[in-house]
Amino acid sequence: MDVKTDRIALALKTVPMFSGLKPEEIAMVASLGMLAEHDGGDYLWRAGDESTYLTVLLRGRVKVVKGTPDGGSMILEIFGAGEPVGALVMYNYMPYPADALCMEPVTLFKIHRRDFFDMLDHNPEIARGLIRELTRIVLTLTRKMEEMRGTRVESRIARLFLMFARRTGKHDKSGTYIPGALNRQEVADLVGTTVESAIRTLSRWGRSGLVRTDTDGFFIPDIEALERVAEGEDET
Amino acid sequence: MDVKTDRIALALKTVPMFSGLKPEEIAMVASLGMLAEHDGGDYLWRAGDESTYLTVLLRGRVKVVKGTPDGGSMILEIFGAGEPVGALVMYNYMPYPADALCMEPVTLFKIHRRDFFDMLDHNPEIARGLIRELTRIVLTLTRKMEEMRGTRVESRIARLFLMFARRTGKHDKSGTYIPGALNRQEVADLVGTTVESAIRTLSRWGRSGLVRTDTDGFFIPDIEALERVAEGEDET
DNA sequence: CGACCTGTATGACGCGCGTCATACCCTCCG
DNA sequence: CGGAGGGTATGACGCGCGTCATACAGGTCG
Repeated sequence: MDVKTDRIALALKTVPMFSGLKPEEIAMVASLGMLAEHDGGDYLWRAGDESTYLTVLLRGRVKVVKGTPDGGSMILEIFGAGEPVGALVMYNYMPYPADALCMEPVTLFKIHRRDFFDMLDHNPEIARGLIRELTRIVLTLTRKMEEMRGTRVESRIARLFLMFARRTGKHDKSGTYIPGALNRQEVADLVGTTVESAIRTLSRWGRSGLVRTDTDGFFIPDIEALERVAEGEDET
Repeated sequence: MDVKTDRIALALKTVPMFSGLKPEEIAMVASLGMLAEHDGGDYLWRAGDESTYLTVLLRGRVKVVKGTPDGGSMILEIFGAGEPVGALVMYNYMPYPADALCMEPVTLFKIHRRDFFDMLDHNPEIARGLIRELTRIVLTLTRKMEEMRGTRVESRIARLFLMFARRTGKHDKSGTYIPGALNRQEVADLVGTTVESAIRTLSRWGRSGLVRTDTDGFFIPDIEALERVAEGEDET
């Protein structure tokens, strides 16, 4: 097995979807696909494009963005390392309904869907990995639906940050650090509000110390205080 | 094969998840599980219960309800004939996070998860059916997330009815009929608002003729007018 | 260096909607 | 038959938030 496939195989080991595979199975997957690098600001695909590859992120973040009828946009999801992007659309032979935009430099693994379906047919463990991944997605979306339901902007933003804290947060005695910059428009698009409302909320939180915006992430000194805001209790 | 299993097999043919199976595979599934009948108002399970069965609805509607911190409730989903209920929770060996409540008399098929997983391991076509079902759920939830995002109550209610029209609506020249009664509290819980707001909206729509509430369903004379309301345009 | 663009931030204003109160109708049960 | 409970409906009120306008800072490009 050559060096390139070695590198891909090493990276794929950390991807939950493939984590149940034996080393020789991983090597087989690695030999069928390829790595790709993209810059921040690049589009992986635009809405309407044909979904011919399964794409798994190895490094960096990608946001899936859809336009709204009033000319604004919403962010449907932000994907990180280890996660497939646009997988559902590919399984169903649909064109992509939204754009996929790199938020920073990105490395990804991609395999043609024909090859992927072949593997799926011949390897029940990959089917299991797929089912695990799909159930994880459904549970995440269900929780998000609950959190989005009819609540105030600041509760929704608090829940967004709590979700990031769970997923990628680094915790120590001084608080929780969430790596990864987001501008105010991205926060607004994630929770479905205006940039002005997002700015007012985050500015107020910055002044009170509830959530501090840094250059490449956010810091939460007291995550329980944020939890109270998420539940609709006043910030004190 | 006895008469009971015949009846189950006949019913299972219409379930999308099993639709790709051969008759003898369907018979095998039917022989492993059982039918059950419940009255309206019955709980299939309560939050916290162990999820030991895969449950597929053959007749009637079930709503999955979760309490909110302020003592209210939200309806996460309403399931109908042909749909599995609580399947995701079962796959992940989790206790149910929400209650399942029969909205009317219900007939269902249930199979122990041990038997289900055995079948899954030995039958790739069932794995494919499961993957199709999961992708359908994810796409539905994604669309719902988009629709719920930061909009006015009447737009959200309009989208709810459009979704029902797509799923179960009967269309003819006079308009669209949506079978299945929902009270105002259920409409409010589905879209995340208060019962007063739901009442005001549906009363106004009743007076203007946009959506008429009947004894056991709803009637929409002009579905395009409702689509305009869903997009946030004024009702005219 | 100036113009332009993007992003952060604030102010003022109007309105949709939640909250609380109240009324009425229908069904069920003792 | 009367009381209780659930559901539909309306009124009044306050406020969170979207909209529009404006200001400022920093980076990029000609």
